[in-house]
Amino acid sequence: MGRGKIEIKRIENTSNRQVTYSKRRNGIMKKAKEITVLCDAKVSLVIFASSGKMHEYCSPSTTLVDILDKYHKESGKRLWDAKHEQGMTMESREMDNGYHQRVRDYQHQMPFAFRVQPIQPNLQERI
Amino acid sequence: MGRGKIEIKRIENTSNRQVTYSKRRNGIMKKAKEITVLCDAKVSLVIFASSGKMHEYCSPSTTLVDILDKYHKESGKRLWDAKHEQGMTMESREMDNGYHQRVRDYQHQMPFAFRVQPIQPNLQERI
DNA sequence: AACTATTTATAAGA
DNA sequence: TTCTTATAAATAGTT
Repeated sequence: MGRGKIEIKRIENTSNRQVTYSKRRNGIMKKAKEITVLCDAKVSLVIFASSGKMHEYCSPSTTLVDILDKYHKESGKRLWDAKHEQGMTMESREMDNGYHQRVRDYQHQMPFAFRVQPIQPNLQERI
Repeated sequence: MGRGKIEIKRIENTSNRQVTYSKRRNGIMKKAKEITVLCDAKVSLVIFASSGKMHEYCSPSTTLVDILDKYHKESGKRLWDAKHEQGMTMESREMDNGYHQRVRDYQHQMPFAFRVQPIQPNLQERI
């Protein structure tokens, strides 16, 4: 959309890339707002520039947390667990003495809300 | 963009709203993919139709979990805590015997990755 | 699900 | 970098 057609591939020139990023970020944010209003949709949009700078849009009728909660229910993907696994560093893995494995064993029997805690807080005493 | 200009307000006709939703959802997804490639950006886009049906896009170079991790670092918003609070049901509150309060007391001293577990697994023995 | 007149987004230039 | 404008792309209404 512009003076010339472009190929969809990485813009190598840093300055051009930043300008395009800024323009298109505005565009996509506008689209997110529009679909929210027109179609009564709930949107969560998080964008990171290659510089690391973040921009966010979330429909005013909801929150990111609510979106993620719905996301979990729809997709079945366990974000919190995944977060925990991915977030574990070497140090924390070394500290893990089986506690989490036990928790995981119980997880599929438990409602989502319980995933981050053992259903019996003193469970580890039996390890 | 079409045969006529429209106002950005809720489309009352359900059928029209669904058609517009579908078209615009495709459009915004395409834009998300394009900015990812052109600008080397990382995007997470989650949309729920008013019907409750979800659609998602996440840049191939990342994951939703990673985006949320970055989100936390950038915004300072503690999604996991918020989620946890929101997700707690009456039953789980009744079962909560102070374990979580102790965990929370340690959280601000701990890196994000540790938030969902006590840094000392046997901490509760001292409660 | 296609079509197309029109609006909108935006690439390149000033 | 902000503004302009020619052109590509998205899409509203139609078929």
